[in-house]
Parts: sequence; C-alpha cells; structure tokens
Amino acid sequence: MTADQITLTLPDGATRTYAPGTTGMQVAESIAKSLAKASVAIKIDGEICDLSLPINKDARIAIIRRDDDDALELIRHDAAHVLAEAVQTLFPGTQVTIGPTIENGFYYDFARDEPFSPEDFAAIEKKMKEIVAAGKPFTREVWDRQKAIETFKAKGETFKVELIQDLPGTEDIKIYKQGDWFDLCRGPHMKTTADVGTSFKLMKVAGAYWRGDSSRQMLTRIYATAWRNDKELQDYLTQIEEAEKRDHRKIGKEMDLFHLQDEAQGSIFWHPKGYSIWLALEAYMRRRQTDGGYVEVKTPQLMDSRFWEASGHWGKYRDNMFVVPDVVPNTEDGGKVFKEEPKHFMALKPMNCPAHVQIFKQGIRSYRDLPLRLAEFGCCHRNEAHGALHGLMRVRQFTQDDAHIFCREDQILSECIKFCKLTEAVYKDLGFEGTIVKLETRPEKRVGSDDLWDKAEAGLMDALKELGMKYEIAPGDGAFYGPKLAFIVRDAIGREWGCATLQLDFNLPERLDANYIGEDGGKHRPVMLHRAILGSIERFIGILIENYAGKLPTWLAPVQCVVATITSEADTYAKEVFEALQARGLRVELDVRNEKINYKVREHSLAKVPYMFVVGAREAAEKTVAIRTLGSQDQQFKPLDQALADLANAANPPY
RNA sequence: GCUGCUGUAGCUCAGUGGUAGAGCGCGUCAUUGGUAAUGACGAGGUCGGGAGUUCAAUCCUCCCCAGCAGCACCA
Repeated sequence: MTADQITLTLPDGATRTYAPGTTGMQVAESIAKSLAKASVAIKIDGEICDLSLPINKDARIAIIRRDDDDALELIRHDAAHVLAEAVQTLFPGTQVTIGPTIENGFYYDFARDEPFSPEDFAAIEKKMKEIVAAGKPFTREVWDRQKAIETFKAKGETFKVELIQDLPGTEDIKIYKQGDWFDLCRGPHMKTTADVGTSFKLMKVAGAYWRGDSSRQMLTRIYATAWRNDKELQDYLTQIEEAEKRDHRKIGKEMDLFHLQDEAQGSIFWHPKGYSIWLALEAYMRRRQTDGGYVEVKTPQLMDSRFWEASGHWGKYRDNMFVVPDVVPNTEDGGKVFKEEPKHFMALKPMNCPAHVQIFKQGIRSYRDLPLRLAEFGCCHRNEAHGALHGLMRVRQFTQDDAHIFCREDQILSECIKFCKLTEAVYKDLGFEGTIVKLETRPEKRVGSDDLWDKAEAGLMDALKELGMKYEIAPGDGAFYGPKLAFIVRDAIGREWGCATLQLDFNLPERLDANYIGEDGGKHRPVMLHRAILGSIERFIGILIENYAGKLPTWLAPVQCVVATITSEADTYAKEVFEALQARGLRVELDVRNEKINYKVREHSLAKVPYMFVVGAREAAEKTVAIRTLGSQDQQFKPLDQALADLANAANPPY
C-alpha cells in the first residue's frame, strides 16, 4: 500500500511533496540545479544515504553538499574504495579486507605476501588520482548471498567471503561498483569517484591483525588522510607537525629532564630538572589529598607469591609481573645463577591495593573508622610488552597517586562526590578543562550479585547527577570487580588522555577477608574504592609536557628563574640576587658565563625558563633587575625586593 | 608479543666495499657586551652487538638487542 505522495521536510522547515520512489538526486534537482550539482548524498531522517536511493515515505531530509561537514565521512569512505582499486590494479593478487574511516582519514587492510612500503605511495597516489579523474559512478547492487560468496571466492577474496558468511542472514548483501571494480560495502557512497577530490595523502604502512585478533593473520594496513580541500589537508599536516614538536620524548631530551637506556627499558632515569617537576607535582597532590581527608602510607615493593595468590593476581596477571626467586644466588664465576631450582618466589608489586587491604586489616576496624582513605605514591612494576613501551606514557615502572577508600555501602555516594570534586579541582589547577567522564558498567564476566552492581552503578550515576557533570556510559567496560568512572582530559591541541579513575570493588575485601564491626556489633564487608587522579605520575608529566609544549607554569618549571649578567662587572651583584632567590625557595640558576646577553637570552628562552633576571652595571648600582619573561620581547625594571616578592608570588603552586 | 622501518660524535644528521664527516654542544684563548647565536683554535666515534661472505665490512648476508610507527595488550 503505497501512498500517492510523500512529504519531505527540508532543513529550513519547508515541506515538499513528491511521488513515492523519488530519489534524492531528483529531489535536489527539483530544488535547484546548482544544489543537484553540488550534492553528494542525502540525509534521510538523520541517516546518510545514497542520492540514488528511492524515498518511499515521509521524512526529514537534507541534501549533503561536498562542502558540508557530513561529506567528510563520505569522502574518506569513498577514498578507501579508490585506494583499494588502485592497490589491486597495481599489485594484482592483493586481497582486500576492510577499509573504514577513522578520525582525520581512513585506512585499508590488505592481504599480500610482501608488505607495502612508503616507497609504493607515490605510484598508488598517482593511480588513485587517475581513478578520481575518471569520475566513475558509484552504483549500488544487492546480491544474492550465494552469488556473492561464489563471486568473491572466484576472485580469490577469502577475507570478503568470510565477511559475507558472518553477515546476519537478515542483512542484504550490498555491493558497490565503481566501473569494473566492486566491493562488498554497506555504503553509502557519493555520486562518482570524482567527488573524492585529490586532497588526500597516504601516511604510513603498518601491520594489523585480521579482525583485531592477535592469533590471526597479520595484514598490511595503509593509513591515509583525506579532506574536502587542500587547505584542510595542509592544516591537518601542520597540526601533526605541531604534535611532533610537542613530543615529550623530544622535549625531555632538550630540557634535560630524563632519559631511558637499554639496561632499564621502560623505566625512567629522572634527571635533576625532570625530578623537580615530579617533586613539585607530588607535593601539590599531597597537600590536596591531606586536606581531602586522606592519610598517606607506604607499602612493600616485594611480596611473597602466596600473597599474590590470595589477591588473585598470581593466576590472572602473572605473565605481566616481575617475579624474583627467593633463593640466594650462586656467586661462582661463570656458574649458574642459582645452584638449585628456586622453589619460592617473590613478586614486585603490580598494584598497591592488596597491600592497602593489609593495612586496613590490622587490628579491628569499627564503622566509626570509615571512611578510611589510604593514599600512597606507590611505585608499581608491570612487565609490559616491548611494543607497548612509549617514553613516559607507557612504562614498566611507574608511580601512581593511588588511594583506596574503605567505606560502608551508604557512604559510596558521598565518597564519589568528594572524589569527583577533588579531581575537577586538580585538573583545573593543572591547566585542563572540559573533562569528559565515562561511566563504565558491568562486563559480562564479573563477580558480585546483580543487586550489588545495581547499587554500585546507581551510586556512581547519582554522584555525577548530583554534581551536574556530563557523562557518557560505556556499557560493559567496567572491571570484573566493579563499575568505574574514567575521567578524560583534553589537552591544548585537542588530544584526549584518560587519567583519573574511580573504581568500586566488592571483590577484593571479600577475597582478602577485610571486615569492620558495624553499629549492630556484627562483622561487615567494607566497600573498596580504588582511585587515582593523575594515574601514573610518569605519564602525567608526559602529558603536562605535551600540553604546555615544555613551557610549564612557573610553579612546575624545573628552573624558575635565571640570573644572567651582561658584563662581569655585575657578577657580585648577580650572585646576591641569585642567593636572595634561593633563600625564597625558588629554583634558580646563575649565568655569569663570558657570553653576550643575546646568547644567554636565546639559550634560556629555548630552555623554556619562565623568568630571566638580567643584571648589568646599571642594575648593580641601582639594586634593580631587568625582568624578561618567557615569550615576551621587552623587559620590565623593578627594584630587587619588589622583583623577589613578585616572583615568589608567581611561583606559588595553585594550592 | 606481531608487522614494517631505523640504529654513525653528547644532540641533530650526512656518507662510503679500502678502518669516517657537518652543524650545534664541549674545552682553550681572545673579546666585557643591554635582551633569541662574537670570533679563532682544539678535543670527541670498535659506525647498536655477534657471526658470515671478502684480500679488505660502518657499508653486503644472517642472527640477536634496542628505538620508532601501527596492531594486540594496559588488572
């Protein structure tokens, strides 16, 4: 029963009527020739569709032009098809698999004995541009499942066959053709390959597992970026350059903050300047937490394997733990490390929580003791895969600003609120705003009753609601022992970093038999909240370096001020100034080298020192300093006392 | 861990089948200068490690190690 006509509502609210079966293209043509020419797709009730698709019912529609934001996704998807055709043309025998769009571009995974190399890019891009220039129309066909399987089998496309076989029986097998080349694809696509344009660039090759499964075949992936015009492409490439300039590994070397070496891969050698950032940050967090009602503890680095068996880590995570035989080593030259096979083992702690439970368990706890908030700047070791290691961001030895809150069930809400407030305040102090919060809910494999999970998830949600915080729900992403909140910060160039986390845990207190005496005189299980704000201090410093491009706020800057002389006549006075700054607890350097002031200014500017006190004969005579702040072209003259007080003030931590 | 690429002076990088070069940095000397590089001279390297091919290997081959990009992983 088809209606005689359908009503389509345009974005401006106007309505038009058409015969059922009218295509998007025909609609565009009926509105304006120019619109039809510029159009690449149509949005029907919010869903982007092919222009050739007949419309059979009333709908809200919007014609998508190539200039529209919605077109980016289409350009990238179509470009992936163009890439696939180019590759198959140039490298016969290469199988296609999948080629989705991603942020800023797309990739395509190919199966080929010999992987591609960036040297192939020029030829592939050239071929792609030919396909674009040819303006081949994209046409959509729905195939019979069996025909599709046989066709792809005949072509030797075993991966596509697997994809088709895995499609639910209810789904149409859709094929998109561009000239003779075709691919299994759910669409939608633009009108022709010409709509892709030429503002794309192949970026890199990489291996990727078929269907993301490390036990399956490694494919060769080509990453590319694609945009609507060359300006957008250029802006993106510039942005990548900017991110490279901020790389904390590069800046860490330039600013002499830390280094890594083979003998301790994945662990950081902190140099004096890098460690001063650490100390400032740690001191700040300590003040914040102490005022927030936490008490600080320190727990053992090495613990017996029996302990980790009890906590459950031995069975589950042992392959990522550093295990140490509890046997006296053999000291004979050239002999075996151990004379006998070790029978007992210790392990470096991979996390702090089980140790904190031990502290909780000492003596008898009353409900009056709760909540008990145990904090530790806990140094943990995890044997991460080689390929996972990355500067300060992913290491094998790291220090968490960790804490565990032991509380009653009825305290969950208030503790969550307290934590969220603290986290927000800390991020604001550290220069991050617009935090995103994710509520990660129960996974399929989990411990604890549904009742308990209901209560826990509701507790977290209520806390967020009460604070009026925006959040997203990530279903199934919670830990097996409880739901969690993940806080994601956005840095100065728009990248997102997951840092703070709050996890409810009903499992560990049970496993390790922690309890408290309730008001009723009976034993009860406390709820345990695992939480961290910075996460790993190593990683957070990496994020800070990249966020500030090394130009850290004065309170964190490794060197807060350099006193630099213009002539050696001012050396004595410069030393006075330097000592006066030191006496105020500031991190200062004295530069009385036999160099010109231009040279010194340049060097300390590149070292990202926020303040320079420049002194010459005039300043020495007048007891003043010429202040140059990082990034400014001019200087300010102040009496020494004033300058000291002002700098001390500027160097104050935010809390 | 998997795939690919890379490894030369403290740093950034060039280079060659006949035992190595630049700039910066470092040292010495001269220069005492007003806000992003003063000049001259000099000292630095088992060319990631091991094995092989060769009259000869930093260069070619193989193995190992590490780094980088991505994948997988991240309690």
